[in-house]
Amino acid sequence: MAEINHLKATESELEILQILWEKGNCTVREVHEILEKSKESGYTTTLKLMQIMHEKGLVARDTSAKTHIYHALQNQEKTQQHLVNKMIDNVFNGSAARMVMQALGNHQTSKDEIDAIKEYLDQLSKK
Amino acid sequence: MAEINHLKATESELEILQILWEKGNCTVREVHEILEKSKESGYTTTLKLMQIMHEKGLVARDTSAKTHIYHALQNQEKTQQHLVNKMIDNVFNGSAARMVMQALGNHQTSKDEIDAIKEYLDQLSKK
DNA sequence: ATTTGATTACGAAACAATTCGTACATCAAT
DNA sequence: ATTGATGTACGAATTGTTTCGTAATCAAAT
Repeated sequence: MAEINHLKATESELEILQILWEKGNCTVREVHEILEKSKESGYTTTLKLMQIMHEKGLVARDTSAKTHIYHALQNQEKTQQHLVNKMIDNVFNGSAARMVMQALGNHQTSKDEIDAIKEYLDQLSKK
Repeated sequence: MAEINHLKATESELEILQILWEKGNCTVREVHEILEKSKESGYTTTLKLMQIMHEKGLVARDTSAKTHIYHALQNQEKTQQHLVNKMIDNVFNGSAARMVMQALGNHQTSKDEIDAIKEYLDQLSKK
């Protein structure tokens, strides 16, 4: 499970956060329909998860209409940063470089992506 | 939790795998003493975890002496690969480049490391 | 007004992970 | 051989996560 600030998101909750980050505002049904593409599960399961996320303070919701509208309260980039740092520490003994190489090695990476990273590295080393 | 081949390691189990990868062979006590540095827990807890890992086939052990000696059965690099790929998919919408930049941006990275990565990228693009 | 369909709320079951108490085994020192 | 220190085995309690059935609510269509 992923810690976000002092909050913790489980794997399932992260999946939902993904969707909320991308879409901005969503009903439970919208989230559920996206989730269903990749995994089987009941509507009330998604609903319950989102309710729990609300209790935990991971999401906010507008309940003024019958159908509630949810959005993420956690910043996507900070969360990503947190998770990546944790992985670097936990799984790569603190070496970002090792992780990067591992990531680029197997994960099919296009030439464009590689070029983008190179450029990014150039900018980094200038500082 | 992390899938390794068809096996799954929980967070706690991963912590132990880390130690076994680094040390090679360990007694429960050795593992426990290292774990204790970063978190509070009882000896029998560590023991139980390692016994479960044995049942799952994550570790092997030599029981010929009174004090059993454990070692990891899963390959460290494959496990790292698997976890990184999962994170790219789950948290960075499949973009390795985005994750790499995020990782290098905040995580203090030395000039040497950056150079090493550049060189690595050059080799990659040649293929 | 009644029915139908979509929604939220709630609780509990099912499952998984973590933690530790206690019993028993082994060995070395007395 | 008794004691003490150190070890494993095992079971069970606790905690956390996921799943879903069922009831209640609401709004639109009949």
